[in-house]
Amino acid sequence: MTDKGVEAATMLEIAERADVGAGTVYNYFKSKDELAIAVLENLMHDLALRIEEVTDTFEDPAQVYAFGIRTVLDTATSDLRWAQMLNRSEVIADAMFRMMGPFAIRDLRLASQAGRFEVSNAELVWRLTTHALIGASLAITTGQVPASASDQIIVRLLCMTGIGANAATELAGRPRPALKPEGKGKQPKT
Amino acid sequence: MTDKGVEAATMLEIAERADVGAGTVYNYFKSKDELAIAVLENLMHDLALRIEEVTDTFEDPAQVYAFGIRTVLDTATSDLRWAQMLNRSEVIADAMFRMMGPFAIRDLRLASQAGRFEVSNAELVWRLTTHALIGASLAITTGQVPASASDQIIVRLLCMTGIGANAATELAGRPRPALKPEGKGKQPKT
DNA sequence: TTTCAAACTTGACGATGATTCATTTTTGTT
DNA sequence: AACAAAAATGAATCATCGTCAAGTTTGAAA
Repeated sequence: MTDKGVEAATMLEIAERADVGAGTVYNYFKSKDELAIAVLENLMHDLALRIEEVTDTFEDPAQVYAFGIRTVLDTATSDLRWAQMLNRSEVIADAMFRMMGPFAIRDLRLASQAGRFEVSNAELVWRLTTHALIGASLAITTGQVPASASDQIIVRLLCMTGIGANAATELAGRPRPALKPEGKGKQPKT
Repeated sequence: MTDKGVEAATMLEIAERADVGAGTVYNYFKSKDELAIAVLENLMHDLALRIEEVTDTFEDPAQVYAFGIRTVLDTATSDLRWAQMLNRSEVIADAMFRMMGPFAIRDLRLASQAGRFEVSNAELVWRLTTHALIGASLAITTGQVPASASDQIIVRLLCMTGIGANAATELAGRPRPALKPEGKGKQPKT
């Protein structure tokens, strides 16, 4: 699925690659859709942990949030595995809401308490942000929006936290450390 | 499609309802997907015109924009025809971007020039807003978010225009006139 | 080591539904 | 009235998801 897209990957192909019979997949996933969701949850969860690893040392909770959404955008637009899953926005947005929500919502709340953001309903802001984020990623990978607009995208998403355009621009402009390479995470069982 | 959802409506059913043969539909639309897009474009276009009709008399361009996105949200969550099309978010967001974009982007620019908004890239803000709007509508129709959160949703979407949370709350709170009933619009030819 | 039930695997098959296309029908022009 | 172009038709094709009856493996108890 991450190779050729959810639609293009047939269940038979998937089974063959896994070296199992066509029906075996259905012992683990009720449907093709459920499998796609599991794949997405893995991608999301892994990335959330890798972000957490870096932002651990940040002082400003607003910056933690900003780094998080920026990294999601960058990953979704540069990692081919993500790009292949970007159709079916509603499914991927839902997976992002659930898997990265605990972190993002926590950061939104912390930043609000610190007076950096002005968010009364963090869950709602996060939900809107996931959809906008996926939409933006899709627009970039399909060439409708240049990748160079990433900064502006992040600024606008930060605006949703209630800080003004200026504060958002400053926050988005701060230097960002690099993520550590992938590979430490364990596969969750199914 | 607006009755039972895009997936649930088979091409045969559609053809039967239109009183034509199964193949005839393909003389007008290359594929089921293209038909769905045409349906969406109609819904979008009609609503855009109905909104325009009301906002014609508004003084404040910011209020025009606010009324527009509010009406889209309300329509998407209460009109069953819209609700049925809400899956396939990326397609509906794209249709909204294209069909309502000319109006929305114009209003964003006007409001910016008037010093009400702070938007440098209106097209981008509109694109993010369409995705968030569709996502929010979906969340409401699936019960993940209560319809009573509509106000907050609009406030947050207005925040993306760079005005702060307070100004957004004020703008979203203004009384809204009712749309005129449907039915005046002509069907665009295909 | 043997036995055996539970758990797992298998791949042929059924069902569904989008799309195609050779043929027929309609339309409108000379 | 003749005829070519355009439109309609629906049976047939094709692809793929998901099911299921039958076979295989596993591991614990005897």
